[in-house]
Amino acid sequence: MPASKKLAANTNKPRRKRTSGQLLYQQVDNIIRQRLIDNVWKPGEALPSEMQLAAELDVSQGTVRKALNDMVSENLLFRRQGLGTFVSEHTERRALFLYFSLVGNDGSRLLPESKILECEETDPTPEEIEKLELNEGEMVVRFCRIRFFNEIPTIFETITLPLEHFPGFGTEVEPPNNLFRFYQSQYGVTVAKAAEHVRAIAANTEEAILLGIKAGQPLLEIDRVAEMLDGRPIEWRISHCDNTNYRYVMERG
Amino acid sequence: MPASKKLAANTNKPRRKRTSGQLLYQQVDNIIRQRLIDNVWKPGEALPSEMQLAAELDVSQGTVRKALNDMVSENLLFRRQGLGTFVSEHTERRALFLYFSLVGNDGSRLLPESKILECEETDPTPEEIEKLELNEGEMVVRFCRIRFFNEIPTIFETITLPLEHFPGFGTEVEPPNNLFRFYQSQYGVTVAKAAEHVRAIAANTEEAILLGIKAGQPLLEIDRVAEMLDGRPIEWRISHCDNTNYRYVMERG
DNA sequence: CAGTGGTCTAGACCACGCG
DNA sequence: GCGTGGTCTAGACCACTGG
Repeated sequence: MPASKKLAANTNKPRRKRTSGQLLYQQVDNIIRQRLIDNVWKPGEALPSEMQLAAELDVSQGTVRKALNDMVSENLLFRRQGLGTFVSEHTERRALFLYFSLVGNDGSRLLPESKILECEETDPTPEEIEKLELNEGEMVVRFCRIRFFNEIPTIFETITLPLEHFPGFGTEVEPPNNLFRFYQSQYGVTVAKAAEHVRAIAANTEEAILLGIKAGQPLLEIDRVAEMLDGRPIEWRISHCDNTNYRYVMERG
Repeated sequence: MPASKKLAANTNKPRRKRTSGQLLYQQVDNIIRQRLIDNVWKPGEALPSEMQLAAELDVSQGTVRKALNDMVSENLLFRRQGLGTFVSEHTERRALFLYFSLVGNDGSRLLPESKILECEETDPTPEEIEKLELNEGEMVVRFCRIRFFNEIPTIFETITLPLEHFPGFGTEVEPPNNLFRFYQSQYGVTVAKAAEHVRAIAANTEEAILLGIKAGQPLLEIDRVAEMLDGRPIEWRISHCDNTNYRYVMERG
């Protein structure tokens, strides 16, 4: 047989085909995404190589590559040339650059220390039901804490979690400063996305005392709902920040 | 010659090669980016097809594709299957979703109307020199305006532009509501990126009068420097927003 | 050194938009 | 029907990492 015009048909391997409008790399993406949700590979661990995945899923390396690269740009995975592809972890760096927007007026980035004030398991308020998309009868864990930059109280925040995903939270173990890493390592819950709503408000008397400022002083309110890998809400947090020495930053475009 | 083991060497076309660590698709990216800066293709116009660019630049279609896709994800270009690749414009949509963060408490997105109060050509303050990276002796255009949602004054903002890029600004033509589109169509200046710094402040008496609120009421301050395609700052804007009915939104992750 | 991801090419086919 | 971008494959080579 002369080597000419090899059409795509009639190869020995019957490759996986597109089904009903689903693109191949999207199918691969979905399969790998589901494995992340199922904790098939734990955060920090390496995935199989592109070639192995391609062989297993009956597609070419290029298709696997596209799916993986898409997930890299979503910060779900990261790659190191010569080493492999890894599942992202909620490290200190990640918390600081991806999920914490306050930066010192001099440009310094620092995660504040935390002190938990109260913590209770309770029935949700209507607002909590809406924000966390809770079902009838589901309970929540609600706690508040103060956060300090260099020993100076700067943020007062209230956090609500669906009890279903966090059994024993706050009673058996003391939650640490970096909560997202704690959710991931202790409860297998990975935060993948968050939507923030920011407003300027006036400090009430309680906040004024806690933060050592005057009542009525402007505070930055950050209202944030965080989502899991599957898109369901997993944490609702309202932070009130004394932004005398800190500001909220973001890049657009 | 039997068709076997065709090595990459010895093709008829002597393709462009990588030079000193610059990847091929980065070279292509830089060339196209420079043409955007030089207005070789105007906003809204179509670029040549991938095949044409590939032929002209002596690379494969795949390499052009990667460069173009990178620029699409930076919002510099957009593509429409079956039609072509186009230069992004500062349309109303773009202004609203890419460069305007205030959203109604009910979720409604709307660009506020504007009314310019003052406008002058003047020497820059030290802060303006720093923010706009001005050279010795460069002058600026500084103006302030009020912005209205449904006739209700909500934002008071001060905007500074380097006069060099905006000759006759505000004296010969009345600047419209959508400034970025105006910069692009009238001055050939495309805003490609912006960095925002957000704080909560208290309204001063002047702002209180202008916005019809009480002095001392918390306002959201958005301090933003916008950059051109080549990365140089082109606009500095400080907006003070009454966020009683509006909030600043962003997605992370 | 072998194995990984990263780049680059070449070519086939698909889906879309328009005449 | 034709030209566009979009998907998918196959394979060569490069650059980095670790043993």
